[in-house]
Amino acid sequence: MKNRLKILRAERDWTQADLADKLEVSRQTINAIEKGKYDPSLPLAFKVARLFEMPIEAIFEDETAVVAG
Amino acid sequence: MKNRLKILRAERDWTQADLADKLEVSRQTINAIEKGKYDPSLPLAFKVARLFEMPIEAIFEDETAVVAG
DNA sequence: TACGAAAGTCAAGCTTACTTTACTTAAAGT
DNA sequence: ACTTTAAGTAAAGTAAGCTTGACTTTCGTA
Repeated sequence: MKNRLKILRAERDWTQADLADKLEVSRQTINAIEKGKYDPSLPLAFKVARLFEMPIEAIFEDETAVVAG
Repeated sequence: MKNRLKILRAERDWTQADLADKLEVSRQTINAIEKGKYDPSLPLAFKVARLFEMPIEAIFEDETAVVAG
């Protein structure tokens, strides 16, 4: 799962620690998500979306294969 | 986190097992999510959204408090 | 009233998300 | 050179998401 956190952060001139504070998670969590080590939980993704005032899909991009109907 | 899975399922006349198959998760996982026992992971939420062809926010509703800027 | 299908639930186990603590690296200023 | 600030990384622990297997409950229908 790719994400635009680093870019959105840069646009606002926020550090990873700034973002972590606003989202109430650890700085390492932000770093890990930015570096693609793991995906955020759905609640955290919602929090991110609300903070940046855009839909989840505008921040996180899914890459998994499409399910056969 | 509330969700509309049960309703979306009913509209399509799918059982929990049907939905589980399409999403490639266990039937118990669908049941747990519908009953609010836990939230899906972000990748699973994306898969659900893609299956129902609607944004994540149209299926899952966040309830957590807004972060102080 | 017995049957079958769907839903609900529980326990044990594994993986992933997230924490704290701590150390290292990189960039920038003084 | 030294310091400071931000980013990167790692280990160990806890919590949350998900699995399998098995059992119970609910409900429509034969």
